[in-house]
Amino acid sequence: MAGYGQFCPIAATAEVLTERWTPLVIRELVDGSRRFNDIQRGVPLMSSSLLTKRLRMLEAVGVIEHQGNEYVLTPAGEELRPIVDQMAVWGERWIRRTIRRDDADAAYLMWAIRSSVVTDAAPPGRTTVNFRFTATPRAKRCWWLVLEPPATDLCLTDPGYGTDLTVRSDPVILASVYMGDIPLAEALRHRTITLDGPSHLVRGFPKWFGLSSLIGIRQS
Amino acid sequence: MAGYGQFCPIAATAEVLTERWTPLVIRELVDGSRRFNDIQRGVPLMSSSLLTKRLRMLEAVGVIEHQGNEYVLTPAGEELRPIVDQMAVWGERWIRRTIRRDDADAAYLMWAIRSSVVTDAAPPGRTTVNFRFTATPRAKRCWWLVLEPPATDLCLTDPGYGTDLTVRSDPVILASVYMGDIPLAEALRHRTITLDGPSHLVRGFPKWFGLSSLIGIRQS
DNA sequence: CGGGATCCTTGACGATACTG
DNA sequence: CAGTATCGTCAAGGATCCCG
Repeated sequence: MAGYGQFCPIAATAEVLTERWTPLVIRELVDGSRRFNDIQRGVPLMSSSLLTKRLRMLEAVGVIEHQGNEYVLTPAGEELRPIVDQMAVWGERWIRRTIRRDDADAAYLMWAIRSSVVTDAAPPGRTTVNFRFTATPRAKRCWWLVLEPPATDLCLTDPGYGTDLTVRSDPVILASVYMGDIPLAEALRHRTITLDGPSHLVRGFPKWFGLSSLIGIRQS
Repeated sequence: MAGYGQFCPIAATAEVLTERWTPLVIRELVDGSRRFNDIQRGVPLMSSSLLTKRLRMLEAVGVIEHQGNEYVLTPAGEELRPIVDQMAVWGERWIRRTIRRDDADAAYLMWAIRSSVVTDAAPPGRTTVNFRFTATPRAKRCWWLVLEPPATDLCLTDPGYGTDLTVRSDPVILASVYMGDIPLAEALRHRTITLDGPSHLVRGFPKWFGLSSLIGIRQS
């Protein structure tokens, strides 16, 4: 790629920050992921070899440190947080459009949902929730979210506990709800999201299903 | 390039902002350039076809508007300023290293110098300053800066007014002075920058030769 | 789990020339 | 001045497989 030939610090930052996927990797680190696989679950469409390469690069420029099996932000990395935050604000205010099918990768959606579960509001004991997506490649169609407060686990294969609650939806719809573009109650009423299971679990779903923390940033 | 498959607003911003050269084009717009050639003088190593492409893209996503021969930031574009500013801060604090030869393109350096001239402190009347760089490709070795307060003009060919003052330096040295890494007085003392001309113009040089406005950002 | 190695494609980019 | 057109390259990154 080569550099920009400029001594300007904006160019220097751009050389670090604007390679493909890098801002999203930083987002994951800023959000607290430290393990390789956790980071990758936040960028499921990124190949592992490329993620490795980016992590090495970020280490080389001093944004992260690699200790054992963990990647931790250095002070320099921590100070990228304002930039990522500003990017979130700007995207939310100016780019956010109706979510397109291309932007609703089910793997990322499920990982985001998993990260936002309100464990305090989850049913006591263990609850296995099966998500089934329409209009989605077979490999990403069916997910299990295992709530066992305070833990939350996400699997692509049946964990074998049986299913307590089934959620069916188009990933575009569920993502729209997650991002606050469609009220959950409305989607349930229109049955674009359907819940199957005991009524106390159906009623409890909206309580623990957390929305994106970026909602509400728009009005600044 | 294709997108990231994510509905996250950070990803949306990244799709706009992290293509090659884009942050620097935004910088030029934020700094006030509106004409194609002015913008390009701030990114001299970018081909005009690519600049056109980027401007079209920025127009398409609503960051700029194209009116006649001018490109102006929309409100959305104006709000990119905090991001660019943060990038400058971060680069200045964490990446800034000794300026390398690869980062000292003479065309960008001269354009930056031109933009920072303190016209109030320039000599009255017209002063033609000839910059001559060592260790630089022939085509970028020799520049003329015409001070005629309040205007400042930069040429690659002799404007034909005769030369009042000649500045000789390595572009790496001059860039280091511009960025505040080397005091100008020191460079003059060591004769890594030399000035030839009437003594009142030699003495006046440090007055109108402005340094980067990004200096001082580091201590925050 | 945390990668490394390889292959292969494609489209982004650079270079150059030309136009109204 | 403000681009357009064409062409060639080359390397980024996607895909796949493998390994300790």
